[in-house]
Order: sequence, then structure tokens, then C-alpha cells
Amino acid sequence: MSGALKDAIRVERPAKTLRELALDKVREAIVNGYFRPGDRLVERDLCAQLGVSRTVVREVLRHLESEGLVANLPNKGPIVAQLDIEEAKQIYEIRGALEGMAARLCAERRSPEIVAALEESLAGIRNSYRDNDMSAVLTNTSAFYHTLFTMVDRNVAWGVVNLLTVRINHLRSMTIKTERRGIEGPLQMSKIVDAIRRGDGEGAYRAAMDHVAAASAIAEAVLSAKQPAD
Amino acid sequence: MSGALKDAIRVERPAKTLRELALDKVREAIVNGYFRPGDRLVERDLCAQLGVSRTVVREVLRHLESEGLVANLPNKGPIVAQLDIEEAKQIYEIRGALEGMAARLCAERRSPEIVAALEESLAGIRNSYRDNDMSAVLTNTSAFYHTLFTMVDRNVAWGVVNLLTVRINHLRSMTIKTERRGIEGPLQMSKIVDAIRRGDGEGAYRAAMDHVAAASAIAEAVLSAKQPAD
DNA sequence: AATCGTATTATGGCGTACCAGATACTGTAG
DNA sequence: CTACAGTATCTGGTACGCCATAATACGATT
Repeated sequence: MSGALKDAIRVERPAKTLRELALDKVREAIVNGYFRPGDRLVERDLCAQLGVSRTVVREVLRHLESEGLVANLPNKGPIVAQLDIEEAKQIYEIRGALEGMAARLCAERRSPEIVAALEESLAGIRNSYRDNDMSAVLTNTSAFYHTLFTMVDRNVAWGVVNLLTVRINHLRSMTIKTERRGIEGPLQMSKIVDAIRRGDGEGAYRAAMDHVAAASAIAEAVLSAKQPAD
Repeated sequence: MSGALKDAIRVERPAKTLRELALDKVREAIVNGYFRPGDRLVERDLCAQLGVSRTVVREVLRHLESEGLVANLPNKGPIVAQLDIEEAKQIYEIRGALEGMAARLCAERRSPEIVAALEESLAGIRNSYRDNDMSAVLTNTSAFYHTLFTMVDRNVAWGVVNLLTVRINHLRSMTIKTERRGIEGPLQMSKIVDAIRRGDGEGAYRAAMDHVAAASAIAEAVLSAKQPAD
């Protein structure tokens, strides 16, 4: 009996601890704007809202702090981290470097499976745009990059990108809604796929960089238009 | 009275919470090998050793978990994370991409101050090698890259690199002791500085990549020689 | 003797209560 | 109306207790 079969009969437990559930809930609440940047996160309030003890809440807050989603003011307590424009640009830049690297590796591998998987995610994005389902756009975009990284076994880099991405998630949801992004975004991504298909590592690298550069530019515009009013 | 003066008389508190102190202690203990990979980290034992309460210990463990230094086995508890060779290679690769990026930016800026600061760190590294002070080599190498990133205001990327670096720290201390590394390492780094001095972005990028590639190769050799015996 | 079931122990997960110190708020006295 | 004192609020930190689970040891039964 080998691998696949052994897993098939495995009895899977919920396994999720209360802490992990709470963590996901709070992270969710932050990224989709239920808690706004700058909001104070009062421990005992969170206890009540989540229905868990302070022990759990504190561990969750520490975890989110190390993810960069929560900042801790000394003697004041935790607040939802503010995203300043400079930091956002840096995050986009890093994503560009890493996604470009992954794209290059994909191109160098010249595997039809990679292309097929990417095409599928891309189709999903197009459909989601057509249906105006923005949250699905985000999910499918994530899936696209997830395959880009995992197909060449770069799970660490994927982890880094993911970590950074949650910090700019509300930016992402704004850039995505921008006019013309529904056409240009998928277009840029298809350029990545094209380069990968023809084994053009340098081209794939450039295309991936271009894509996040465009996103970064939009984000900057959105953010600098909003920041002063804040 | 303006800014500078106001700060001058500011009574500075330790400001570090007990939690942060404990975090540093445990991280230290893991990084420099007091706790070995695979060791169990029993909460109540740590309480005794650190002299703090379980709450604090648990928060510290959560934090280290999200840093990747500690892994949590379900129904078993936390252990010191094992570093497998594949992961180490990926970490080196990411560092290459980011440090290359930073080096290119430094070169493009063409600032004498950057060159001076880098030269200083480099001299520190050479001296430390000469004095056979390996821990100083590590510190100075960190300083070198720290200036590389912060001189062009890339503190987020620096944070990422730092985060990843602690996970391979014991590898670093092994690669550094390798024969000839005391000559080749600084040589490669001086190539980075040279390229920056003459404003050669592409050259700086390549030199930085080469440097971590060399480190990665050594690490792989060291690790694959040790892994089976483990 | 081998196996099966049970008791014990170790440990993590989680909750509660409490205290100290800092900060923000509020009401009162001058 | 202002200054000051008192109070409420909140985090940081500690101690302790309970429960669930996993592993181990031990004893009984076949």
C-alpha cells in the first residue's frame, strides 16, 4: 500500500484549534475592512466578540503583529496597522522581484502542465471580471500566482508573497475595481503565460514585473488621492 | 523648543516588555544552537527556565512559529523547526533576488556615502576574519546588507531578508568557517561595492547574486554531508 | 506468553481571576 | 474657568485550575 491509498482512508480531524479559528476570523475582519486601519483592538472587547478567552485573543494579536497586520503602541495596546504609501510601494516591488523570478523559472522548465494550469486560472479571472465578482477575481489571481510558485517548487517564496499580500489586501481590492483594469490586468497576465509557453525566461520575468508595476502605479494613485483626506 | 531638543531630555524607559525580552532570549537560544532542531519546547519547562509565566511563553512560541523558527505538531506541541535542504536553497535564492535588487538600486543612486558605508562594513568583515572572530563576521555581514537595503530606503525588503536569515543562521555560521571563504567572501562583496561605485546596476545585481549563490552552494554541500548522518 | 484494556502521567488548550502601571476622563474646588 | 485630584479603562503580566488527548506503564485475561 503506497502513499495515495494510505491518504485515502485517513480519518481527518477538525484539528483546527480554537486559536487558529480565531486567528482566521480576526485576519479576515482586518483584510476585508471590518476593522479599519488605526482602529484599536481592545483585548476584552475581542474576547466578547469572538467568544473566546483573553489567552486566545492575546496569542492571536501577537501572531497578527508578527504578520504586520497589527501594530502595538506601547502602553496603548494593539491597533490595526496603518499602511503608508511608501511601504505599499516597497511591497509591490518585492512581489515584482519574486514573481518575476518564479515566472522565469516556469518558462525555463517548459512544461505544458504549467501553461495549462495558468491558463485555467486566467480564464477564471476573466470570468470573474465578466460576472463582476470582485472577490472571485482576487481569489483567482491568488490561484494564478500560487501555481506560478508551486509548479516550480518555490513554496517559501510563495509564503513570503502571501505574507506581504495580506498587508495590501484592501489596496488590491481597490486597484482591481479601477476602470480598464478588467481588460489590462488579464492582458498583462496572459503575456506572462505566453512568454512561459515559448520558454522565454527573460520575457516572462519582464511581463511579471510589468504587471505588478502597473498594479503598484494604480495603488499609488488611489492611495495618494485618499491619504490627505484621511 | 523644537523636535531635537525635546528628544534630548526624554527619559528613556527600558520600553521592552517582558514578552519581547523573552522572545529575544528564546530566538537567540534557537539560533545559536542551545535548542537543537527537533527539540521539544515544553511550555512549563520554558516558564521555569525563563522565569516568566506560561502566558508569555505561549505568546513567544506563537511568534516564533510565525517566524518559521518553531513548528507546531498537532497534539504534540511545539518543536524547534527542522531546516531541510530544499528550503534552505529557496531561502538563499530569495535573498539573492532581493539583495541583487538592492544592490542595483544602490548602484543607480551613485552616492559616495553608500560606497563609504559599505566599505566600512567590508573592512569590518576583513578584520573579523583576520581575528578569527566568526560571530563578528556574521554581525558585520549583516551590517553590510543592512546598509545596502536601508541606504535606498528598502526597509521592508530588509525585514524579509532578516526574517529568512534567522532560519538559516546555523548554516551561515558553518559556511563562514569553510576554507577559503575568508578570502572569497569579502572578494565577492567587494565586487558588489565596485559595481556600485561605478554605477553599474546590472553588475551590482550580478555580483550580489553570485555572492549568495556561492554561499548557497557551500551550504548545500555542508548540509547534504550532514543530513544523512542525522 | 501475547494481547488487550485500563490507569497514570505529561502536556497542550483554554478559561478565569487578580494585580500593577499608564492613560484618559471627569468632576470639583479655588 | 482652570487646575488638580480622583476614577475608570486598558494593557502587561502572573497564577492557578480544568479538560482533552497521547503516550506509557501496568495488570488481567485468554
